[in-house]
Amino acid sequence: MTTTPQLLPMAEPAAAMCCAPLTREAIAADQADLLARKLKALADPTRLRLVSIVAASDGEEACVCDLIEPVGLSQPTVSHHLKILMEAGFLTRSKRGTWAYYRLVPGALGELSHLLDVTASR
Amino acid sequence: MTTTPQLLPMAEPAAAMCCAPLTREAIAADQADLLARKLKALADPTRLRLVSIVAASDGEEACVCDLIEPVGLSQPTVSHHLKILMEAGFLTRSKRGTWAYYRLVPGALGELSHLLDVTASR
DNA sequence: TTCGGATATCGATGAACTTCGATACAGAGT
DNA sequence: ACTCTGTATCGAAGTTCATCGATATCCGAA
Repeated sequence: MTTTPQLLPMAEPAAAMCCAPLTREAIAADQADLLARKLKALADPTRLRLVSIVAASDGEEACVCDLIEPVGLSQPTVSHHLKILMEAGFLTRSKRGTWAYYRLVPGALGELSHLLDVTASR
Repeated sequence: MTTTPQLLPMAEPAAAMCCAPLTREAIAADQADLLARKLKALADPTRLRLVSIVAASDGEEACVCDLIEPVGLSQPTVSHHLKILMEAGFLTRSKRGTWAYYRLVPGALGELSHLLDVTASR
């Protein structure tokens, strides 16, 4: 169980939520489910700050040790939030030595942004 | 108490979250709080569908009676979700007769979309 | 004024979430 | 092999949340 290839519980990121922004027509229930899961992963002050700090970090990556102090929470809690952000498809992890470096998934935030955009639909 | 001018518990919509997208620099704790509250209001399948249905409705407005059957939940639950969306600044309500019509707040989704946009910051 | 229909609020219940301390695990150095 | 350090997982505690039935409120019609 140490090198599990990361089965993301959220299906493929770009499949079911590819194109239709929120406001053109009523979205289906399963699309709403998928989008809500992504939004829920982001709808937490701590996780927003983690994403923000990672994105603004030098090299656009940060290890857990760099994130604990800025958010002011315990290390297990920070790891927990990072896991949620990974499972939602916003972050990736790469271990180098004992350190775990997190970085943004390139298109993830932009895709979400596009789905919420009203102007794209009228 | 029938015509309360709607004191939104979230402060002014465009004040503290006006400009800086998530990924240019680390956001402050209070900005993260504000953004998380908005995202949390949207991070529910039912509420996403409500917003979507309202936006896609004829005249871009819908009354509660039109929303109950599509989402398949009880009337109190639908009213509860609509209230949350109103308090978060995504919907407005106007009563005409016994009916309550909800419609989108023009810039609300777009502002959120802009904040999440990565491309705007690099 | 009384009735009926549309909507909002209340109180309760069960599930999900955030957080922590304790602990397990993995890699690097001695 | 042993230890130290960085990180992940586990179990528990407290809080928040979604949902419902029952009820209150509001408004138009008779």
